[in-house]
Amino acid sequence: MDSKKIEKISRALADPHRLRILEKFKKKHDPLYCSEIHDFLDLAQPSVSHHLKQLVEADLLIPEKEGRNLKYNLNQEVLNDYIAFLTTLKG
Amino acid sequence: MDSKKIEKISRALADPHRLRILEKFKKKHDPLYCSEIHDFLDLAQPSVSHHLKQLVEADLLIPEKEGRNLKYNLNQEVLNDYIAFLTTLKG
DNA sequence: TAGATACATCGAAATGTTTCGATGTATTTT
DNA sequence: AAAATACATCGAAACATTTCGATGTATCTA
Repeated sequence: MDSKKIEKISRALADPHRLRILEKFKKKHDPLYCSEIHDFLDLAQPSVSHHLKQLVEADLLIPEKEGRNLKYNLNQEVLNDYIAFLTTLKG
Repeated sequence: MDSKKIEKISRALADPHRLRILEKFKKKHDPLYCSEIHDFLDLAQPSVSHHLKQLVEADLLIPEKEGRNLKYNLNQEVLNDYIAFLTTLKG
């Protein structure tokens, strides 16, 4: 995982709303729907869309279209790679 | 480790210069001096000072005064806590 | 096919970050 | 004590991010 990618993931994690989204996956192991995320975040719909875009572009979430709905899964692999990078920092 | 702290650490990691600083610790297990960091970063001195401040405020670096010099150590403990948080995200 | 629903994009305001020259403060050297 | 060295802070310019109303696009329903 290169430096630009680490930077992008870090930036994606540097926001309270986006952290709340990711933490939902801790409790709920299944995919989350865009509308569910809109429900628990106190933000307008375009803002939710913006945050989800950051997470998808950082590859932390994997989007899947389902009719007119959008479903997200946590990308465990990228999270593992990110953790692996941080582990190497320790020397 | 609370959400605000995770956010602050993430933000500290979301910059190429700051990542370069941290990666230096990978190669060099000893502390790094402020002047050394200034030497390998292509930035003016106030900018270096700014970046080091972000890293110290995120508790990723521990500063230690040594006469008129400033020495930094990597805070492995905070890094471990951050990694632990990310690990819990995976469920 | 007309209307409704789900999400994306645009554009602009507000806010935050990065950068550096100028200057300040503490410490060491001469 | 004066000059030099190391780092911090200030202030302002440039740039990026966040936010949301308005509007666009795709899909479903009636």
